[in-house]
Amino acid sequence: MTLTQLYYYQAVCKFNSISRASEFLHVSQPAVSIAISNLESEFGVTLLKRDNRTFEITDAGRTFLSLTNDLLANVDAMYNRMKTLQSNVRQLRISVVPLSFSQVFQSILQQYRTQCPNTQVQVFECNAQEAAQKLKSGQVDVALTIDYLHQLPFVDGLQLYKTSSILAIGKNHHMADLPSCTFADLANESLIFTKEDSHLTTQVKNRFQAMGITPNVFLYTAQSSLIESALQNGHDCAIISDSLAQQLNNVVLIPILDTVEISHLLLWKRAAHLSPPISKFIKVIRSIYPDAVPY
Amino acid sequence: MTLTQLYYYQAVCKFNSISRASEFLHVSQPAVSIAISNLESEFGVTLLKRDNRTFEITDAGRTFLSLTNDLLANVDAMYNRMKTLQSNVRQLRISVVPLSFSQVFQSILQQYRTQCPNTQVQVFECNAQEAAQKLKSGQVDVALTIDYLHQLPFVDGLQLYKTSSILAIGKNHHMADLPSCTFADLANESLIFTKEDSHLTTQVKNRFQAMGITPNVFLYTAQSSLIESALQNGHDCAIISDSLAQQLNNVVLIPILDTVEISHLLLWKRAAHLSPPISKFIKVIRSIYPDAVPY
DNA sequence: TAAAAATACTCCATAGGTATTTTAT
DNA sequence: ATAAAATACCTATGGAGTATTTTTA
Repeated sequence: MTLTQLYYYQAVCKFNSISRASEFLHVSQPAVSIAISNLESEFGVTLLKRDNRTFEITDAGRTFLSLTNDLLANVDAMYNRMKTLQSNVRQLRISVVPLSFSQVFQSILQQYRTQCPNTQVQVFECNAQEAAQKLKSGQVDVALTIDYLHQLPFVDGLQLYKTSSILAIGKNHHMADLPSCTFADLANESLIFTKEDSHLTTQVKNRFQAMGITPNVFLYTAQSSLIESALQNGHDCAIISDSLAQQLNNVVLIPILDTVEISHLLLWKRAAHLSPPISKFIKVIRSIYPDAVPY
Repeated sequence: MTLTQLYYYQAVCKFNSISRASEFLHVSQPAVSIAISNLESEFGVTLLKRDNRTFEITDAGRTFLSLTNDLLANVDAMYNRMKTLQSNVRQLRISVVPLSFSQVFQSILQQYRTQCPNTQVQVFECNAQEAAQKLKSGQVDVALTIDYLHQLPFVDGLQLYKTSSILAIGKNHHMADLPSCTFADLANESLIFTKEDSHLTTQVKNRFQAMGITPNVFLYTAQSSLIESALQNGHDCAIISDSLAQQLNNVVLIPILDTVEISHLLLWKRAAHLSPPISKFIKVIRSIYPDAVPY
């Protein structure tokens, strides 16, 4: 018997469905199915009377459920009790994708520090892959990152908002008067990409490639000021995220119709019980992004 | 947090020693060491104030111990409660090494059946390797087997008794008057081995090999009656276990001074909680072999 | 026919192993 | 010097994945 099996069993009983439970638990349906049958074979009892299509809880199953509920409540209490005993030097290690969160991150940090003055915060600037790595290996506790289309089975998260690619050009650029454009229109332009916001760059390049276009990239940079000054000559144009675009002065922003979208996420390692600094951080983020949805 | 970690922590506190606990738990010292430090890092608490050589339990550790004791008591109660709900068709699958237990196995079985008339017993005749395999894969619940010098980290067991190799010969054999012999004396004899009692055979052959002797083996058999009749001609001699020797009629038994010993064991898969048929079977065996020691 | 659970397999994270190092007695 | 715990590294198992099959509403 493992606690995981009990959590699974509890969920199955709650939802009266293995599939629904597996969704709730963010694991695959067979994982739950197997966990239940392992419990049954360990105890030599049929918990759920099944017929491959649906099931009904048995008397033994009901008894086991009540024992499970008690035990897991006990476990819960244990975690809560231990939280109060944690050493007063708590820490939270945050990974942040460069540029993407720059405008809001300071205020996030400030709010968190106000609410948790005793927690020592450490920030790491990491791209999405590095963030995933560090989350997995426990080097960071939470990650403000972007969705780079990889399966991350070991995390839970919130989708905070999405950004789109947008075209930023100087006021005297020949496209400055257009109401909108498409990637096709940019085939022959001299382009600037945000190097560090690498997933957007990759996505946009994939778009070009799909259209058989080899983009003419003049500059990859991580510095918004460099983009800003480069655009002033009216010759180049930058494909950047709209959130980054907000930070640029003296540029014209033109929507791209066949735009590329990037999800901005808060991720943390999946666990039955989150440490107080982590759950507090999630709470702060939720208050800032009330529309955030589970990832 | 896992239940295993809690069991380990409980043992460490009970013995005030990681090493002692690891012995008690039948796991290696680092396994326990790591389990404790994983608990500590999960809860962000120091449970044991350590200095690489010894440790002292902290206040948080004491609290955690009491929580652990409560939780594990709860787990215990859960197992006990579930035992009462098990389907009334219980089963016990036993693996028995051929020959070795033949004389006592019937009485073991009879005693067990008397005490557990509702348990359906299934017996498999397996050699030591097969028995280990089947225990591991859960194909049998307990194994009456012999120690064949392999590490079996996943089992617990009892050492019931030891048998020695002994020489069995016909009454008119030229060695029939000797008070004892050595393996060296048997270098040129025509030998009979119990094929199925393969570990004894292997051990004895190893002895011969170590002495640079190539034994002259006339017969490998699993049937004691065949050995018995073969010995009557006074030409051959059998190197068998003394327990098997008890079953032979009309033979002379001569001790071998540099004898080979075989431990006879009862093994079961290591688990925090044993099923009722298994623990009952162990109890029966214990009553039959009161001097049995933990394996 | 569709939806739910079971099954078959593949893979990887991790618990546990051995060997070694560190440290305090 | 010794004994205990920590550390490093390796192996193997089992949990969780995907893909597929089975089953019944």
